[in-house]
Amino acid sequence: MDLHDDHARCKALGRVLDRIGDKWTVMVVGALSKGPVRFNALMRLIDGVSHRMLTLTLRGLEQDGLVKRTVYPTVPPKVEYQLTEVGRSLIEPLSALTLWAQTNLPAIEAARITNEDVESAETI
Amino acid sequence: MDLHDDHARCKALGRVLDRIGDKWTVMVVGALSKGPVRFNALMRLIDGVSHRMLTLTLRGLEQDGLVKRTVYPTVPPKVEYQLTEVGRSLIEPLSALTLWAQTNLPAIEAARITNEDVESAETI
DNA sequence: CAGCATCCCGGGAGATACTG
DNA sequence: CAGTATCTCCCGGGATGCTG
Repeated sequence: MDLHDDHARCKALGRVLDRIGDKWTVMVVGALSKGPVRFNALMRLIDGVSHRMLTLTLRGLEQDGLVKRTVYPTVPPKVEYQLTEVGRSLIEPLSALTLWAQTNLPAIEAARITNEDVESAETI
Repeated sequence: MDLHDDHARCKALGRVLDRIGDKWTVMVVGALSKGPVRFNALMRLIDGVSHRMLTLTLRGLEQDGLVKRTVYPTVPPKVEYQLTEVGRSLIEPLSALTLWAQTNLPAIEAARITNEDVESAETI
């Protein structure tokens, strides 16, 4: 397939990356890929996320119909998050990217460091 | 495949999204997927990108070894950009995501609008 | 336990103008 | 044609503290 071929394709991809390209969204999707998870459990699962950002990320995903929020009116309150059908369907393409990431990240980070060195050597 | 399974996978994916999740990178990769393209041609291909941001994006991709920069010492100068082997390998997983985007974007944007409406209705 | 409101900072990104 | 430099604005996102 050819990304350049169809401009509409790039646009669609752009929109999706605007959506999932933020700092936490994919982590949340990953954490929910097993099944429903409660709010605080998510916080523990996703290393480094703040209370606030987890809330915002979940709200966004919920609004876009990728995540379903279920409230159990108990005391204390219990809220579960789970992927919707659409949300689950995202796992597969994301997995392809993850595989690529695992394969190529070492080369990329090596290149980055090498070129940084070249750069600073030039500036001397 | 299961994203949650392996924490390292999520990390790798996170790094990659930090890299390609910005506003212009995927557009550039898409525009270069056909073959070498000159700087100004890229600007015309990628709608809305500024001179500056295109430069920065290309520098980033070059530094990470995803793009190769070739200068022809002519007058006026001619500079071509092309994907490296690693860069080209990114097209495939990106295509999977693009396909997903085309398929699911309508549903997502519909859900977004619906939920916006619900939201504002609740605030009345 | 879950979630919202407020404050605040750094960096992403546009506009513009200058150079080889 | 290709690239750099500066100035500026805006908002993503962290910290913190309050409610039901």
